[in-house]
Amino acid sequence: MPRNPGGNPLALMVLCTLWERPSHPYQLVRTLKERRKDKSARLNYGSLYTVVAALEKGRAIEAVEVTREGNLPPRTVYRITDAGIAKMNGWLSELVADPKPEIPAFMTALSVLPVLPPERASELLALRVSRLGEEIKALEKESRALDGEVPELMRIESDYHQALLEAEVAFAERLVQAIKDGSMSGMAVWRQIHRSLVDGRPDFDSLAAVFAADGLSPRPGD
Amino acid sequence: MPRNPGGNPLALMVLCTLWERPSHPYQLVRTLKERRKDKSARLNYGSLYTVVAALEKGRAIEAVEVTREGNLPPRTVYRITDAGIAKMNGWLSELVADPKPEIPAFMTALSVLPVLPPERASELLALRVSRLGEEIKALEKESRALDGEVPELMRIESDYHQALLEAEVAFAERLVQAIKDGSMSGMAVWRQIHRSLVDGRPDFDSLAAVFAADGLSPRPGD
DNA sequence: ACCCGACTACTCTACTTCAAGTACCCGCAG
DNA sequence: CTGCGGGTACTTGAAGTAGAGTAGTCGGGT
Repeated sequence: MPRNPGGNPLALMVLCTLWERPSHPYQLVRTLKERRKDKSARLNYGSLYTVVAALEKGRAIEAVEVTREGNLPPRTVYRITDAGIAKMNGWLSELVADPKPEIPAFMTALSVLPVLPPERASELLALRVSRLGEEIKALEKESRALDGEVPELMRIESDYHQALLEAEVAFAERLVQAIKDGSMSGMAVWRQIHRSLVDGRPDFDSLAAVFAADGLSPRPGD
Repeated sequence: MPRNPGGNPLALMVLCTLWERPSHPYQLVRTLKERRKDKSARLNYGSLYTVVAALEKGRAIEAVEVTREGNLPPRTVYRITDAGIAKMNGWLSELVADPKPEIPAFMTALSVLPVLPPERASELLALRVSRLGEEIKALEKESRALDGEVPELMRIESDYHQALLEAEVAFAERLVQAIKDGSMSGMAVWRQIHRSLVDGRPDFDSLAAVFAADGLSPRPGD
């Protein structure tokens, strides 16, 4: 169950969509896709039906009616309950007010970046910069296309996305620069590690020597 | 199995840590915690052992020996294989070069922000700004403490984290401003929706009227 | 008249994650 | 010398996630 909060954000989108009007699950998918909200949460059938079932069990939503057309599977229409509205408000408020740390995969990658040789790292980062640039251009284009059609209010999240992408580009560019001009501290160690690889693996003795030379113990305890 | 790539980033950290030297799983935890890398990937025992088992099954790592002290559970020491090194390089390269979209919960929250009344939204966003400020201050403090002790190379990911937080603050501040001074398009609709709530729910007729007034269909098809 | 591909509306299952639990060891305060 | 707080090292199970699979409808071409 998406135990409020910390559960699947899709559940929040479902609550908010049902807040506007009762729907059956598949209709939720269509509504969200029409509004381009399918990129604002991980949306897939498996999760959707799980989430809807969980919300029903938690009395945040309830079945209104079951209709059926021809021999198609029956469609269960749900509506939000008062408890559901309360949950929606509380959950959303917390998500907005409380920035809890999430860990993007790129951050993990950066934390182990020294396993790549410096030249390769800066090369790959430059590639990333150009790809991010494409994404930003695409977002800007879409934004211009929707301008006047859809009020900004309805695409705050895409502004946010753009802001994040721009910050990413700026960071990656700075990092590439710092690697290339050697202004980052630790560059000597980094280069040395990759100069003394045997078999694609770091040589422990060189590693230790290299760290010692910098007055750094690689593994303080042990 | 962390089917490369798209698997659990923890598996990448494991590979990289074993690249330096063979270890048993618990030792990996200690190493990562000593280096403060436990905030750079979701680290917990359940996932760690799953990930190690999967890597072994995929021949990226292999058991070197099983030691035992007293009656404690046996410790299985693993080392990385050549295939593992290849996988590590490929996976890391892809993570660095290819920015694939991840969806932070806050983005989902923004996508449904209009369900909160504007004043409440800006209030909560202001709270977020101050909390983010605290986080940034904490990061800066830690950064200063480590300065000179640990080279920048070893804390790139925390620089990245800081850059992201700063971008978040900037965005949230802009958004608060745009809500307060009404410069965002759609503000009239937003206010109107919350003025005409019955029972905490939007009134469909008012909703439709409000959208029509702006020349917007709330649900294009249907 | 019937086949094809696209859409509708779920369902199933294999996989992943994580908090909590287990079971042992050791040092040391009372 | 006893118990207990903290560390070691893993295991389990309950829940969540995702993507393929299923089974029907509908309209358009030949």
